[in-house]
Amino acid sequence: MSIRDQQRERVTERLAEHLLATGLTQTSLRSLARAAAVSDRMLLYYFTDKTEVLAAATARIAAHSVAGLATALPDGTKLPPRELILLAAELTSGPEMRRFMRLWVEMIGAAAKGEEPFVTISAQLLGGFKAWLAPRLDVPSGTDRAALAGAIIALVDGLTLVEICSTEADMRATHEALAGLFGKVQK
Amino acid sequence: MSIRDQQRERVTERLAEHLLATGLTQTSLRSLARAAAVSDRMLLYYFTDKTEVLAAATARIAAHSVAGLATALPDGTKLPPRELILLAAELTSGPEMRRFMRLWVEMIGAAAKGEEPFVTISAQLLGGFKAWLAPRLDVPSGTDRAALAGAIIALVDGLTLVEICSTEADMRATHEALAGLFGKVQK
DNA sequence: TCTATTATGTAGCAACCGCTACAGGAGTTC
DNA sequence: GAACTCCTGTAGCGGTTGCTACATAATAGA
Repeated sequence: MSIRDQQRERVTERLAEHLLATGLTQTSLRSLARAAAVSDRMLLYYFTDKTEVLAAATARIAAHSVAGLATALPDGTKLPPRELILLAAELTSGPEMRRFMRLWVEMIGAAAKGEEPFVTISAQLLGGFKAWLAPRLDVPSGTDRAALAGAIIALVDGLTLVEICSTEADMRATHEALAGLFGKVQK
Repeated sequence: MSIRDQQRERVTERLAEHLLATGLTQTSLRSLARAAAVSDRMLLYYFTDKTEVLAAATARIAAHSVAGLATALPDGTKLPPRELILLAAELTSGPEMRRFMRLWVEMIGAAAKGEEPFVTISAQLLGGFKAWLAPRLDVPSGTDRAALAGAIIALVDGLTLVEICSTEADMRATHEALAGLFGKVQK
């Protein structure tokens, strides 16, 4: 592996951590270079342009997070939608996934403006999560699992959106309300 | 009313329409000035700085949209949460509110980065919608209406997020899945 | 009519942006 | 040792950003 490829790898890893920690606030080439402990000149030697830099870093983050999900709920397990919703809500509001969810919301915000690579990455992420969620849904055969997964992801992502505009106490109450909405067993 | 105040009003109205139409893509002072059909120099004569320009325009949008909501579901009407969810989902995915929802998501994305005025405006918007939604919830007394309203808004906003990353066909299916999740009468 | 305030255009500053030309060092191959 | 490729620092270009200094025009009040 050439030095260039090694550096690409190092930089990608560092930037992934940087973005998770700080979000999309400091995404100028010079800031990214500083975060990766290289010069901006070299950043554009390792990657072709800024878009590719961000694409590499966010792809890395995506890979890490779906890997994390796999351990949280292993293959083969199935849960009814209501339980899965509550589990996902709890999971994504935890300290480690929270950073990711927030970043994802920022990425979708950028995607809404048509900014690459976020349009592509956001769509891929949604697809990945849908693919992870769908087979874990315990629903009657014939149900559109992908669509249901989409709805659940909407809810969970929406919680992150609301969290950004809320106090911590409000969010606790919101989670409880959610539990009230979905937790009750049908009588 | 001074000329300055008149122009402030005109510019605010035009920029509100501009932002609804194009999102937060073109928010440089020069672009905004062009959209408002004034010079950038005058934009900073009517307003103190860029933040105040955007604050005025987004506040105007917020005022319009809560007014629109009031007509959609007048005061005094009450619906059970499940029906309200489906109604809200339908309402916000309609052609006229969709522009607003998308813009709101972009604003929350900016708020996530700590950008003013979006932090403030997003929080105010969420508060406004909660205040609109809470009294329309037909729930047992003692329920935390505000929290439940927050959860519902999370779902509805989440749908907009997912929509940004999805095809139109996928979104139709997602809405149907949502109806399946909430529409069934408990047996 | 003189003066003071308000309104508007011209021009440009300093900072930042993504990106690149150029030169030189380091190592490898013949 | 010469030629060559890979790597890296310096320096800067052309563009955009938010914002401002300055001069002038218009209007109002005395």
